[in-house]
Amino acid sequence: MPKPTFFNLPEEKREKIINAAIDEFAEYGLEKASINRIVANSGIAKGSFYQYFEDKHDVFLHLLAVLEREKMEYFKDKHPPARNMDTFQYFRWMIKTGMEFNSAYPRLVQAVSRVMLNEGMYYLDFANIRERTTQGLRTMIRQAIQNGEVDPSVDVDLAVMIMETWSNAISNYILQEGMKQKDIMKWVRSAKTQETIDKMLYVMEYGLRKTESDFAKTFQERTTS
Amino acid sequence: MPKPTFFNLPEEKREKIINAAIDEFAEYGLEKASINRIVANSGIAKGSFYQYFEDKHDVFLHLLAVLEREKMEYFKDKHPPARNMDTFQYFRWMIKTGMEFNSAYPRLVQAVSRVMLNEGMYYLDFANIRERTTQGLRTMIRQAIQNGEVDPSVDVDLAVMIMETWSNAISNYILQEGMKQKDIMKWVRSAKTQETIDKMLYVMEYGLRKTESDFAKTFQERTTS
Amino acid sequence: MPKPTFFNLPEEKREKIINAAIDEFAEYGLEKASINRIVANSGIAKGSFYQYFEDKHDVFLHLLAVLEREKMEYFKDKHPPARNMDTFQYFRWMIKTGMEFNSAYPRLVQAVSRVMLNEGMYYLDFANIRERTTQGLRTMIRQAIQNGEVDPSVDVDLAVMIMETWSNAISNYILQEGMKQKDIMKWVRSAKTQETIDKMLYVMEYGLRKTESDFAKTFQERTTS
Amino acid sequence: MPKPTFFNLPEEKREKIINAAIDEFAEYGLEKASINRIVANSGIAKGSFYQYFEDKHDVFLHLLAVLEREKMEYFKDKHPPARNMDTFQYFRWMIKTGMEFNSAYPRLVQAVSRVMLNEGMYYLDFANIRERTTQGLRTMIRQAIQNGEVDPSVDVDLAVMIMETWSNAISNYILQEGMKQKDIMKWVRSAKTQETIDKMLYVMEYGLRKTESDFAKTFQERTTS
DNA sequence: TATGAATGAGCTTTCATTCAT
DNA sequence: CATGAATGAAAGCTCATTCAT
Repeated sequence: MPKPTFFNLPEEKREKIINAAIDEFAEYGLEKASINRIVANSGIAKGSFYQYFEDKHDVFLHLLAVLEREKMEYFKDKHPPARNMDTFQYFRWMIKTGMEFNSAYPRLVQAVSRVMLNEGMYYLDFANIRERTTQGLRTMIRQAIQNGEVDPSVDVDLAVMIMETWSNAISNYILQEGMKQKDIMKWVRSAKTQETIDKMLYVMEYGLRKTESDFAKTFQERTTS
Repeated sequence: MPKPTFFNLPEEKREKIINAAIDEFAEYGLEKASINRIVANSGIAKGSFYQYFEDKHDVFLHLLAVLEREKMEYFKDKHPPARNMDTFQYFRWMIKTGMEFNSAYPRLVQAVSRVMLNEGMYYLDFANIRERTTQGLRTMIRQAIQNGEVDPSVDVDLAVMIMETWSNAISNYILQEGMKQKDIMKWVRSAKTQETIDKMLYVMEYGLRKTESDFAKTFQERTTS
Repeated sequence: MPKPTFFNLPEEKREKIINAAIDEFAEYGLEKASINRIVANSGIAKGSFYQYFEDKHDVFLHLLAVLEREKMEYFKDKHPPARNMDTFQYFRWMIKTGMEFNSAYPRLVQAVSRVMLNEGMYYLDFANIRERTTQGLRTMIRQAIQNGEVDPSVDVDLAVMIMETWSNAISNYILQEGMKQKDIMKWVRSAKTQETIDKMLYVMEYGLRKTESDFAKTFQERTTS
Repeated sequence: MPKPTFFNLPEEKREKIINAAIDEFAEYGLEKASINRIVANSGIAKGSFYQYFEDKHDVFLHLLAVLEREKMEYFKDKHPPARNMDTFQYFRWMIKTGMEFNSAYPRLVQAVSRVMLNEGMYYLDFANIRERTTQGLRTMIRQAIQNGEVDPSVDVDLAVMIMETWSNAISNYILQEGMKQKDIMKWVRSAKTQETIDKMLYVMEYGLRKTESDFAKTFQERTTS
């Protein structure tokens, strides 16, 4: 976590720093990111950096926090379109709204994703951060099972893993394609893109929804291998 | 590609070097891997390294080649259990056999995966290597559509992306859990693990198999968001 | 150009560094000059060097700039002894004053000459720097032709080449011999040395002054070979 | 001097080696020349190099010897066009024939010149080699004085230095321009090139020929500075 | 608090030379 | 003689971090 000195900074300066950091992480990832370059690009003194942050990880953790805060803000203003949505409908809404958020902060999202989904895997530091998301999904799945929306035989942890993998894959795909567009937000909201997202989600949804009997049947049929 | 000098080395020495390289890449990834450490751990002189390899990438590409060769060998001895398998059955057999292979060479697989699935994303050098796998899957999907196993309305590229994501996710999951086990191979072949793999694959399979009508119906019902 | 950090250094330190650099370039030339040795001899850390300079070329270019500046200063205080000198008289005065300057900064001149006159030939970087001197001489020759001091049939570029070669040769000779003396400046100003310089210059001067008719005559007489 | 082993080599191999060496020295000079590259380009084993030569200097000294031998051969077949040439006519003939020789072995000449005229200056090893040429010129000048062709007051060493500088300058100029031509030899023998050489030489010749009285007069007139 | 100079470990890479086979 | 693997010093350069001002 950044030191208090950082938060006492005038906002303009603070922004310049985090922008430089975002660019650096987006471009080079966490390991290869250079404090030297961040400092140079943000126009602050080398020593100052160490008065604001502990080290490279510290800056990144701050970006993560910023991302979470902004996401929270973003979702606070949005409301699910319908009252009585089932779990998958809700998940789909969340994913889509998440994609809109990504379009609003593409560079920040890119920087954080690049680190969290790749090198971050190998850092224990980030394990508990990731765990938070996992917890949310786990609760969601359990409710879906209780509501009869998901087959009770489904392994909860497995389902969570699937959902995480899936949303990350979608996120990556959308961000990557989106970065090529002139107006990302417009592109994300376009009917075609929304349909692509829907298709991806339906694959997962169908997989998870299927009834126990279906599964059992297929399982027996096929697993002679 | 390593220089001829490398292949003239006594096998023992050669193995010591590639083992050190595997450990290094598995631990630090490609970027952060240190030639200094590799030579230290393999007990060769720093100058010798450059008599064997062009540079860091060169060692890694060799590991990649070794992995491919070993995989080829491994699959050559295995035969699909049944004659008339449909595409998904074949895919499932491939994934499972792949997992067995991973259990046979866990550290090598770990080293290569770590690089290919993470930093490798950002290296154009690896794009064409990855493309090879992609091509295989694309062909597979097209055949599945022709065989009527997959709905013709399914977007081929999307399906390929899904299958890639999926097999990587499974591979990661299995390898990660497997590394905690005493006897990986035994664990992978256990009924429980096999069932887990099956479940994961079925989610995907169901998602992709669903008929056009199903999709259309669901699509209209739900996409009011 | 050195970085600002270099110019913020206390003069003493700065001098120690450029002295070490001068010694290094004088001893080893540009290519073989070792930054390691420079930092060792100037007592600074290796990292510091790169905070002062971009690289080896950068230090050298600084020496070049220092030399030019000092030369400018030196010439500013000197005034040609007579008003109505002809071109050759002026050139001779310049060369002689230049030799005095060389005696004032022998090591710096040695270091720069060694690089510029030797390896420098093969560096395009220095081509434009050299071009400046060339331009000056070209103008000088053209005026001399207009003034009727030099035979109009003389090829301007050829004459420039001759003058450059000549002044470099003289400069080299004087510096080389001068370094053996106890008091260079005194030696350079001695009647004997001045006479030597005069003789060298007269060879060139006579050669260039000769009238067209002389040349034509000799040319016909001799070029039967 | 190369070791006996070198001279026992089949001519083809020997030529391959010296060609690689010529290329290396022409491209990189003596200091920056890399034995590694020479070995690679000549297709011999690293160890063999050290069985043929002492070190880098040794190879170069051999090139020098080859150059001298070839030059000797070349001049042996040529004969001055006239019997009763004066010293300057002879010198001019020598220079011109030398230029023809350079055209016949441009790469070898280039390699050797690059080293001898630049870095070579700072190597004592080459001092005695250079001295040989110097001796020849000294004798030539003394004869010219005896023949009354050069003013007896002329300082012999000075004259030698002038002639050396001059022939090097011409050689450099001709080689440099010649390398741009399609057919060097033809270009060198062309009337225009020969005239250029003549002009350069006449400048020197006039300078050196002038009578003592001329010199004394001019010297008094001008040397008020 | 702000600064930016100082630092040395570490990086990748090339080098000339030796030496066992 | 021929070979080419082995070697470690040295090259240029970057890095995160400290610290005096």
